Amino acid sequence: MELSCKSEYAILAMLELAVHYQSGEPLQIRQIAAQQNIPDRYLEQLLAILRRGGLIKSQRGSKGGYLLAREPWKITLFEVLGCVEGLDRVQTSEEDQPKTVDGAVVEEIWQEARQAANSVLQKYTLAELCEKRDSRRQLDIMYYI
Amino acid sequence: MELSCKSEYAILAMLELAVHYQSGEPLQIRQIAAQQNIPDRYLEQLLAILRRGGLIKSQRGSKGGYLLAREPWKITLFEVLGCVEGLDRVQTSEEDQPKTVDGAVVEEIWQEARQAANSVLQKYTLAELCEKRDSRRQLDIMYYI
DNA sequence: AGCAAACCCCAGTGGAGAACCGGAGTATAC
DNA sequence: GTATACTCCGGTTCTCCACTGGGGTTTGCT
Repeated sequence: MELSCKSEYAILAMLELAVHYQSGEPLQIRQIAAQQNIPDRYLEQLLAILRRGGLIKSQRGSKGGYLLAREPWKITLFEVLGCVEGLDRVQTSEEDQPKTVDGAVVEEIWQEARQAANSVLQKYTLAELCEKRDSRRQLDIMYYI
Repeated sequence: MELSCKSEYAILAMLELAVHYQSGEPLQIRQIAAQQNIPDRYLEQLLAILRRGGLIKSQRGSKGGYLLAREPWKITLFEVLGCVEGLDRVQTSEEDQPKTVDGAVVEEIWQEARQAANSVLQKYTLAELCEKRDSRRQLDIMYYI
């Protein structure tokens, strides 16, 4: 139940892209990595995953970089996590489930719990993350004074 | 977000103990392992963890085995998972959180999601698991006929 | 054309934890 | 006092995470 480093990086990177979304200019790996303190070679792989997942677009060559594929208020945290954390539930036809009755019951409850968490993640978009970030920054400044 | 083998084993073992709770007799590792198809040497370790967590009691020597430490309706799945999955969140006074503002915001939302999942797990007790299991068994029999 | 700046792909490494197995010790009932 | 259980400790194999590195390819600029 712990937030993996990978997922946190992905969300932070998406947040950074969301902030610069209005500019229309692509953001480079280096810039995101520097801003969020993420090892750049690792971030590169995460961005590749996010791109294959259709959440961001890339522009190659000089002056290239990454852009959100959609508006920030149309991308939920659930999508980001689902993309980066193996959403590799490729349903290879009928997978085995010779599970016992007990196993099935446990699985059922587990799914209910997971669903509860997912619905929280589904209600937060990148845009809302930005807002939350900004208002928090204001708070920090207040405390500082 | 996947249910680990370890956790599933722990829940199944606790379920088995809950079923035999009324008898007052201790259940042995072998019996639980055979019933739920769990490697017994591994189950042994899990039961040790659950014992140290105060969820079950053990009786050594011949005719020994394991017993629930409390009534089945007073043990939630949340407790079981929290015990077996590192609930080693020993809050060593003020832990470092030199996190960035962005990291804190992400962490905040993640906690909200985790809390949602936990409250689901908190509302299910072992007794309810037993009931769910039983009614499911009835269903399976109906389908079979 | 040529070069540098960016992304792209693939491969490998070190450490940690999961899921086991095995052996020696210890308490208890009969 | 012996068989039957739990208890403690260690080791093994395997996988995954976080990260690093070495190439390649596309693009903009001059």
